[in-house]
Amino acid sequence: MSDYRPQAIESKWQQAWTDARAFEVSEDAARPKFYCLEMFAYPSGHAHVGHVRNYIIGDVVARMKRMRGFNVLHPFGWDAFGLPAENAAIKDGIHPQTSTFANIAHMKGQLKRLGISYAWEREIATCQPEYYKWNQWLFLKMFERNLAYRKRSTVNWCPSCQTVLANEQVVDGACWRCGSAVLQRELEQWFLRITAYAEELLAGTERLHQWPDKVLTMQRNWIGRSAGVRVRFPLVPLDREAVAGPDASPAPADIEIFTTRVDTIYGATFVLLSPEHEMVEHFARGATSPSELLARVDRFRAQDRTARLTGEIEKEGFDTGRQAINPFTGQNIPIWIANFVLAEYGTGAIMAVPAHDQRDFEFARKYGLAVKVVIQPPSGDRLEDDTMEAAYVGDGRVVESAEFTGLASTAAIGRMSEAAERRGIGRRTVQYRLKDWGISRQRYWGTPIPILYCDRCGVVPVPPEDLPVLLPRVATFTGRGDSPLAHVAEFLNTTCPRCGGAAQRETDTMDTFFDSSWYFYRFCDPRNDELPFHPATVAYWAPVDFYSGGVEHAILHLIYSRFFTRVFRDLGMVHHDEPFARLLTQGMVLKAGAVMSKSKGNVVDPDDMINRYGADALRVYVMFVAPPEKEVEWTDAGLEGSFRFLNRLWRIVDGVCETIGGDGIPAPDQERLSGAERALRRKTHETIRRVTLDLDPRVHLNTAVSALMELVNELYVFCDGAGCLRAMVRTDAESVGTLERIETVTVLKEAVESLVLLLSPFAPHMAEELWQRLGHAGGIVSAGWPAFDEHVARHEEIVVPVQVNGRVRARLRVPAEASEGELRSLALADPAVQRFTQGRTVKNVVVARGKLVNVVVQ
RNA sequence: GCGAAAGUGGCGGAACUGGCAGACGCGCCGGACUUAGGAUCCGGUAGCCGAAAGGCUAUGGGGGUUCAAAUCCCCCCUUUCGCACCA
Repeated sequence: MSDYRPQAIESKWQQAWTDARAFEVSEDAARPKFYCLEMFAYPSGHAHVGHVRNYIIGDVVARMKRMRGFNVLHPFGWDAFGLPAENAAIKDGIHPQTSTFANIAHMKGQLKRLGISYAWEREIATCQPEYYKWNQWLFLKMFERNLAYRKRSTVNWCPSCQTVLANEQVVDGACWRCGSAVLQRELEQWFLRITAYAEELLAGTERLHQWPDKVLTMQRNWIGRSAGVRVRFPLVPLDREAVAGPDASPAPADIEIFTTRVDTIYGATFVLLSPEHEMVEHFARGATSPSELLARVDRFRAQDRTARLTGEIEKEGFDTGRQAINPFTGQNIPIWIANFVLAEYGTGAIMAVPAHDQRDFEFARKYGLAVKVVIQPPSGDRLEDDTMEAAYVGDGRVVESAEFTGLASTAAIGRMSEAAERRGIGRRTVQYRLKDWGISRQRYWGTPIPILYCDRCGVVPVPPEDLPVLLPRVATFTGRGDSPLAHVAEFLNTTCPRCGGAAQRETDTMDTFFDSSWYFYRFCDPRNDELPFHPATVAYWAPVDFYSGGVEHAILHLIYSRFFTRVFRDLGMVHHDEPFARLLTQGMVLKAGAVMSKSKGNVVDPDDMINRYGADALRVYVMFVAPPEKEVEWTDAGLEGSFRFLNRLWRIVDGVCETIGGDGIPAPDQERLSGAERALRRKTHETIRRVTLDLDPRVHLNTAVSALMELVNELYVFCDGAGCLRAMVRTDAESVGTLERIETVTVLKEAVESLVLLLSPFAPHMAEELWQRLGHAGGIVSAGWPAFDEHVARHEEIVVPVQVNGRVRARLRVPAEASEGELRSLALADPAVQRFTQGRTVKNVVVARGKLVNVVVQ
C-alpha cells in the first residue's frame, strides 16, 4: 500500500515509452491502420490548456485504437514559419530561426510531460529545408500545370511601414502597427488556381458524412456557387468616337454583366459599373470633363476597402453620361458608376433592376432613376412602379416582358437564358465567391518561391535539381522595405538556368497555409529525400481517419488541404479525394469568460497543473468537464475533483493488488456467484460496454469518464460489503485476508483489471503503473481492450415504473424478461396504482416492455 | 439582415430511436473515524406544500401532436457562432 505520487509515476513511464520508442509504427498490411491526427502547432512558445485539450482528445482516441489492435499512426510537428516569429525579430532582434527552435523545444517538453503518445521519430518542422523543399517542388508542379500563375492584384499597403498587410491587419482602414491610413496598391502576386476545383470541392462536401454540418455549411458558403447568365449590353456610341484619332484604342462595343435573375432583365433600367471597371478609363477619355469624372471615381476607389466589402458604406454613384442598350427591351438606359459594385465579383458590372433588387431600388429612389415592375407576386397585391416602397425579390409571374410575359419567373430564367444564348448576346455561367489563392507574402520567415526572373527568358522556374532554394540567414529585421529577401544580394542575384545570363530571384515567400496544406502526407513518410512522400506509403496510411482541431480552421486550412489533396491526386500520388475522413472541432477553454491569451493574462499553463496534480489528473479533468466539441470554462476545483477521483481509484486498486494479483485466479464462474458478486460483475461488463461505445464510434469522452467513476463507486460498495474496505483504506494489512470466497476474488480481479485498462487512454501513466502492480509484465497495449459479455451486462431483475395518466405511481420489481401480459396485470394489481384507478374506468394500458407501464383512466 | 446551433438544479453537465428528468462531478449540508481534518469513508442535496406518508410544480416562454415530449411540429424570446451589398 502506497500513496499515489503522480510525478514519480509519470516520469517513470514517459521515460519507458521514450526508451522503447513505444509509439513508432511502420506499415503492416496484416493489421488495420488508423491515422489519428491533431492539427499541428504554431510554436508560439508555450502551450496553454486550451491548446492541450486538443492533443489529449486525439491521444485518448489513439491509445484506445492501439489497444483495440489497430496499427496507429499518431504523429506531431510544427507549423514553424510565420509572422509572429518575424515580428518578434523586428522587436527584440532575435532571429526567427533561434526563437522558433527554442519554442519548439519548450512545447515539445510540455507535450511529453502530458504523456501524449506521439511517434516523435516522425516530428517535422515546416521551416526546415527538408520540409520546405517539397513546398517548392509542389509549387513547380503546379506551375507546370498552370495551377500556379502570376497576376497583378490589389493589396493593402502601409506607406509608413513600407509593407503589405494582410486583411486582418487592417483595422478600420488603418495599419494595426502604426495607425497610418492603408492604401490600395497593385502588386504582382503568385496565385494558386483553387477555383479550378471549386465545383469538385463543393460537391465533395456532400460526401463528408463524418464532418460537422457547421463546417460543411461554412465551406459551401465560402465557395459561394451561383448559377446565372452573362449578358452583353451594347454601348450607345458617342458621335465623337467615330472621328477618334489614330492613337485612340478601339472603342469597346459593349458591357458584360452577370446576373442570377435574368428573368428580371426587362426591368433593368440602368447599368452600374464598379469604380475599378476597365470601361471607366475609356469613358473618361470621351467625357466632356475627364478630370472631374476621374476625380469622383478616385474618391470611390479610396474609400476603405473593408468597408466597401462589408457594405458598411453609404451607397453612392453618379451618371457617366453614357448609355447602353438593354438587349431585351432595345431601350437606351443610362450607365452609372456606383461605389457598392464589387470589381472582383462577376464582371464588375451589373444590370440594375430596382423593382426586384433592394440595393438597386434604394439607389434608383435616391437618384430618381426609373423603376419598372416585371414580376408580380403570387399573393395578388399588385406592385406599382411609382408606389412600391421596397423591391420585391421573390418569385412570381412575369409581366411586361414581350414573349415571356405570363411565365412563372422560375421558368422564365431558363427560357430567357436560352434566348440570350440563341441570339449570341449572352451565355450561362457559374460564378463562385471563392477566389484564387494569393500566396505571395512580402516577408522573410517563409518558404522562398522557386522562381527566377531573367531579362532575356522572363519568368523561369528553378530546376527541380536545384531545390531547395534555401532561405538565407538575414541578419537584420527592420520591419521596413518590402520583401526582406530583396535586400540580400547573394540571394537575389543569380544566373538564369536557361541562358546563363544574369537573373534575379523571386523575393516573396509563400503563405504559411501552403505548408499546412499537405503536412499530413509528409508524416506518413517524413524522411523521404526523393519525393514529398512515397505514394505507396501514403496509400497505406491515408486518409486521416480522425482529425481534430479548432473551428477557426473550418474554412482556410481545411479547404486548402482538400484542394492540395486533389492536386496530388491529379499528379498520381494519392488515390483518394478527401484527406480527412472524420473531423472533430474541439471547443475552446475559457478562463474568466474569455479565450486564454497571453495579452489578457488569463492563460493556464499545463505545467503548473502537472506540478500540482499530475498529467493524468489534468487529462481526466479536461476530458470529463464537457463534450469535446463544447467550449468550457476552466475551474481549478474541477481539476481537484479529478485528482480526488484518481486517488480514490488508486487506493482501491492498490489496496487489492496483492489479493488479486497472483497467478492462478480463475475467471468468474457466473453460476456460483452471490448476489453482490453478480451485481459487481454486471457493473463491470456494463462499464466496459459504455466506455467502449462512448469512445468509438461516438467520441463522448466525458460520459466515458463518468462511467469509470461509477464503477469505482461500485467497487467501494462491494468491498465494504465484502468486509475488506476498512482494512485496505486503513493500511491494516492483516484484515486484507478476509476475502475468503474465491468467487469474490475472481469478480474483483475482473472488475479491477477492466477498470485499469479502460482508464488507460485517459490516465495512461497511472494505468501502466497499476497494471504492473497487478502483476502483469507486458504493458497495457499488449493486454488489449477488454471485451464485454452482453449477457453478463444484462440485469436479471429490473424496476419498471408504472404511470397512471402519465404520472409515476408505483414501481414493479420484475424479471427482465417479464411479458407484456405479466406487466399489465402486475401493474393493475399494485395497491399504489389502485389508489388512482379506484372508481374510474381503465381506458387503456400501454406497456413498453422492459421500460414502463402507463395506465390510462377515465 | 441571412443562415446554423444551442437554452436542463447553485455550477459543469447526463438522458440510446419519444418511455422514471437531473447519471457523473463540483459546491453545499450532515454523520463516522480522529488530539485535529482542509485527508479519508458513509449519507443527503431541483423547487414548493407537508411532522411524515405523500402530493404538486419543473428542461427559456406560449401553443400543438401523443397513452407518454428535454426529445417531434408551429410561434415567440435569449445566447453563441458563421456569412454579410456576391448582383
